[in-house]
Amino acid sequence: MDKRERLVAAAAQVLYEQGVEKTTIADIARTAEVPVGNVYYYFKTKDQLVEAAMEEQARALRAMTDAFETLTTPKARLKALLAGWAEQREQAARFGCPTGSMSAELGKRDDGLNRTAATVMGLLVDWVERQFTLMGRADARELAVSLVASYQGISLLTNVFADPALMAGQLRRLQDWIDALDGG
Amino acid sequence: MDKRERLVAAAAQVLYEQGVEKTTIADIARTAEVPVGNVYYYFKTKDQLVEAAMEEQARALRAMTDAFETLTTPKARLKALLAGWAEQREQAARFGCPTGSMSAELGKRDDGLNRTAATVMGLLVDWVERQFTLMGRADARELAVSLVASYQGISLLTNVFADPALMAGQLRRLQDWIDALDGG
DNA sequence: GTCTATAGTTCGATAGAC
DNA sequence: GTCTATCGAACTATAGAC
Repeated sequence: MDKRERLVAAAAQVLYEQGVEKTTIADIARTAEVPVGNVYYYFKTKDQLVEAAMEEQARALRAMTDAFETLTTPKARLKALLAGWAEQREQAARFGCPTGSMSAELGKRDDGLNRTAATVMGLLVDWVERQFTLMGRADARELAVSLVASYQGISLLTNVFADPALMAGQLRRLQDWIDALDGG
Repeated sequence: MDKRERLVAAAAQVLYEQGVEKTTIADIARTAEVPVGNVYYYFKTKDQLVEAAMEEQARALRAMTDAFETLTTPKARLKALLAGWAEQREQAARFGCPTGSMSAELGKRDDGLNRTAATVMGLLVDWVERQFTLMGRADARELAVSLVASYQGISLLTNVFADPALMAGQLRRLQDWIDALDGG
């Protein structure tokens, strides 16, 4: 892995775990095992590192949803998404949802980074909406927003109360909700 | 309003609007119209100002739920809560939920401030749980976590997509959900 | 109690040797 | 391309006059 990749991976990890504003260039450089001054050869500003970290999240998100495409029904794909989130509940208890917690900080800005956060979050909502559409639901967009919002909210509560069982319990409710829905 | 109160009010506003880490003591002092150095007569550290801001949120939250106590049924009280959130949708589109967005930052810390965030969020969940219990629901805690998580998640999405209509639409869904529940 | 001035630190970013 | 050294700005916090 070359230095640029190491920097992006370190940025994605540390910005998520510590928060965007709290994290310094030196934190990222240390994690990537790259000398501090060398960072600026690859990224002109800290904001460019934040943007690269969000794009890394977008890639990870696409990789996950792509893997679900092998499943035959949209209902099975949605349930696989929930199962994946359940597996990350320990991490959520410590740091929240990667996309959600970074978006919470970036959403307050009015530079380009809030747009980047909206794009990544939009990828998730759009994919979920597509599954509901395939299920023949006319209210697919509303259902998708509801599902993603529920996950984001329970990620926040799981983090604030530092209790992974909270995530597990609420995801079971969402599984039941999906099961009870009409359509494929 | 004396200087201490002005500082707490300014802290609650600016820390919410800009985020905890991004906000400086000077930002708070300027908003409170108090000279920078004078802040430290009332608060020894920035963290103490953050804690005071969270306690101010707790007071506001208690004032709101106390006002709902005049309503005769728990169902009416929950619907009043949702209606209050709907009125704040423009603010949510700009900065998210006050308690939620500050808790998202504080949840990653391991000093006492994450406990403070958990306490404030706990006040809300506990009050909602009490309403569901009065409705005779055995799963009152789960329902309360679900409702608060939905609100927190939709606050995040409303902020990220800068779209107050998102909040309005999802709160309508929650109103319908409450209406359809068994019990008072 | 109030305020100015500034100490002491840390940060983002750059210059320039290699 | 890589790295050290460091600049200038911004921050938290304190010292001390009034």
